Amino acid sequence: MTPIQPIRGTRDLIGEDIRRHRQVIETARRITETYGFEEWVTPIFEDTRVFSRTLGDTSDVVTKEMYTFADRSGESLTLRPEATAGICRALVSNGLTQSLPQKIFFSGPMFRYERPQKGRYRQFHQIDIELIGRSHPLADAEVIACGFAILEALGVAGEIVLEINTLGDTESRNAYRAALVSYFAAHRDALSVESRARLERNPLRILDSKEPADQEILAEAPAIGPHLTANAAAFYEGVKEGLTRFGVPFRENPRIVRGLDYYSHTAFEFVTTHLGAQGTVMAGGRYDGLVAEMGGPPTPAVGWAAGIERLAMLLTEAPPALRPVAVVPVSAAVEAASVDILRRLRAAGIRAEMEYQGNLRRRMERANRIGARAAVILGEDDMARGAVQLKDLASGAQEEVPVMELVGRLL
RNA sequence: GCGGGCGUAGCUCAGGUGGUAGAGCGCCAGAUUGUGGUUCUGGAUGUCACGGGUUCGAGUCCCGUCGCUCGCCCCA
Repeated sequence: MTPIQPIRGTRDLIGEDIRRHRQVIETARRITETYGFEEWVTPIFEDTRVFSRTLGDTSDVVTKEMYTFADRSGESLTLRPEATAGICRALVSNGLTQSLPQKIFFSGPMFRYERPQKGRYRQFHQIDIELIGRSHPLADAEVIACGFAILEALGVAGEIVLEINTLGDTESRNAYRAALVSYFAAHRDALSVESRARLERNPLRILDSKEPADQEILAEAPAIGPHLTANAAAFYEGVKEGLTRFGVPFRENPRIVRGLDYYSHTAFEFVTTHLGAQGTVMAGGRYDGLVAEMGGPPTPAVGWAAGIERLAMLLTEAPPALRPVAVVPVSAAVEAASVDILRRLRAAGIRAEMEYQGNLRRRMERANRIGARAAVILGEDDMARGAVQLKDLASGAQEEVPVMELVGRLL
């Protein structure tokens, strides 16, 4: 019979893969806690409108990448393609717009129907933080600083660069968009086909085109700076000052834009050159318009998301598996006593295992195979003395230890 | 959605020009019935991704499908 294959773009996390994955999540959980973020868990699927209403009609995520289906009652549901929309829905659903600010840490699976590639899967996983209810530039700086701290704790910050930009407020962005459209329209014939299409739908996106045909035109394209309102310019300065104060190095990149419509002001990406085309490892920005889109009051917010798979790939070495202690009864007569020892070790928080079958040699082999750091060998004569043989499996040294002292020796 | 590369044992891979499948690692057993790792000996690896075609004969050539991978696209 032909074995059933895993769904395209999904993968099993086993062994080293899950240890890397956990390392990312647990590091993020620990660091975000010190920054005052609290973990939320929201449903993996939502009413389709949670995403269609907020992500914008022009985004590819909504138009062709969502896993959308009707449930048995005919309601349209969607497996979440990103975290922020669901978090904002939860904020409104739980009446928490009355209890601001909220600082949220989040991690879990996301789903997008994309062509799989290195670091890109159809079920992928993100860590995400959101700071909702503060419009001060220090909020942006703190959110970015927290992300940077996680990258540092993972030991990958050295190969990653933070790039930031501002999209301005609505007034700034409209003025800038108009300037871009008139500039690109004047060079329309030289633009790539894709970029000509974007000119109608989403002209800002032309800025991060990788088409060689566009590069020359982009080099001379107007920057947003002159179009920023005084407020927007001051806000951007405030964010940069804040980053300096938090000790986060950054580089300004006027080409950073956002594909989703609800962003304003700060946009940023942590980028590495180590992952080929999928080089953005953590990205986010300010989205002051989103909570209102979800039916709540106008509420400022800033956050980021990061791909766990990509971070896991950047970890230079996988965290090692926890090495157990192997309990080895020499004969069936001491099996019950061995289980007592097993229980005693586990109750003390020591990872301990016992093989159920095979002779002594077989069980010692097994102890070695599971990477045990030590073997606790119990024979009938040992039991009579209230002792065990404790063998260090690295050095091979073995000595007799009274059962009462065993836990202390292994902690 | 578009383009390139690749699918042979559990893993990593070898198999000029077509002639019924191999290595290393790992696995199992023994040397060794109260002591693992090292060593030695023996053993099993398999619809050659799947389906069709060409041929006396296909792992090898052709077509299709599926999957993986790299890039494009897209993206927190």
